[in-house]
Amino acid sequence: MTAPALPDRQRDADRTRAEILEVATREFADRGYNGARVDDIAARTRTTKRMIYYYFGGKEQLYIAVLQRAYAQIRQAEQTIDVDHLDPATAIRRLAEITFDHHEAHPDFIRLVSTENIHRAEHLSQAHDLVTLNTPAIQLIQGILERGHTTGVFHRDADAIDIHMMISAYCFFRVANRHTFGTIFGRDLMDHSTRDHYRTMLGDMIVRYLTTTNH
Amino acid sequence: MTAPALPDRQRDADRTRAEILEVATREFADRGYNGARVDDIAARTRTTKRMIYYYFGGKEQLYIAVLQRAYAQIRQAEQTIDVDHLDPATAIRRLAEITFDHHEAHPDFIRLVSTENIHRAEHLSQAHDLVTLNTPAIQLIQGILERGHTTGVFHRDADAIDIHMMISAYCFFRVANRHTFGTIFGRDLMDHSTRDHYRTMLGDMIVRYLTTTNH
DNA sequence: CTCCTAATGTACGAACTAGTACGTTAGTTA
DNA sequence: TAACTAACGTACTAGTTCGTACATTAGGAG
Repeated sequence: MTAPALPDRQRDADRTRAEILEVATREFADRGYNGARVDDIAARTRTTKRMIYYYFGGKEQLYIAVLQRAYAQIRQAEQTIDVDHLDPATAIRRLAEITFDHHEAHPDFIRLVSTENIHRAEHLSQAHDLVTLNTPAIQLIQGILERGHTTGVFHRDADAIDIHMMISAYCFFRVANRHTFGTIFGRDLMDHSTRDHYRTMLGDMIVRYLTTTNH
Repeated sequence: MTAPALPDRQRDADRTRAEILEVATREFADRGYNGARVDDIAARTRTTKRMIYYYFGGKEQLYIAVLQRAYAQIRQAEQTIDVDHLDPATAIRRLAEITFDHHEAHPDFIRLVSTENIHRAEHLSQAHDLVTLNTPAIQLIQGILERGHTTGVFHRDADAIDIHMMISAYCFFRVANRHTFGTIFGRDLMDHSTRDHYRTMLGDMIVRYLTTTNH
């Protein structure tokens, strides 16, 4: 345990490390991996470029650390979700809405994921501890689907990961592709006035998919 | 009209220009705007870097030309779609499937769009003639929705652009986020064996959304 | 056949950028 | 309080990368 609430020292490894990570997250999210500048990250910190290499080793390792932290934060948020007290249909709608809100609140994370996909997840696959874990989100969906199936509200088996993909795709696209979509169709998907509309639409989409069969 | 079928000349402006565009598309799609190297593009061409500057003016203008061409090709493909002979539900499913197939067949385009969104569509908005046009895809959906509404198969009004977004989000995510999704959940969304599954799932999702109300 | 210009190639420069060698100091510990 | 080390700063380098000045030639016009 580190000494609690020490009056701000001039030298503080934890603070410096954390500050670099914070600034680097913004820079990488903003400009992508290749667009990000180590010098710019350093300049926005109270410390110097030397410290980036001292603590992280290099640009790539810093980026991996940024990814790791970003995913860890998402996981942590997912842990707190509780929808067991709701009936299956309401529960899955609620979960979709939470995902919707989460994407909206963390555009930086979305941008990092987009960037990482351009790089074919070559860095993410090096963030070892993250890869093996199965996320809490899937467990949650799995539980809801099982309840819905036994209750008979959900008409047939659906796979938890597939439903997660369906929800994520919708939420991710709205944030990630906001700019090209807005440019082409003249409609800002993130406009405040349409937020509720798109949130409801997502819930309807998922619930109707699960509670209905064709014809 | 240019002279038809001239035996390959040593100097051919059109051929050189086209070849640069072709190679540049791959490079930009592969590595993003900042990751792409002008020298690498030139090296993979039968001509030299000088010609890139001669014909396009610079890296950024070349990238804009690449975007412009990519979007134009998509538009052209959309023009050929004909689903008027199908009943509304089948038509919208068919349209979704065509979109699905199209995304799968053009991962380079998807990657360009991802890259462009990281750059907040700053280049796309400079590709003037593309922005103003309303895409044929929206017109198609609009028509299907109207038919479905009058027939009574589609239970309520839905907006064409919204439905387009819903379909695109699903198709786009499957291709664009393939790598991070695969790394985290250990499931390759582009695996051949699950292709039909995901294609059907999309169709079901859209049709059920349009033909059902809640409860 | 000659001339002219669009098209092409070569070689180079200026600016940027990741990374490092080397020197310094704060804060802890004995 | 002396000494030691983790933490930090400065100044530089090597390599890359976009862009261009300058030289050359193919091929059509007259």
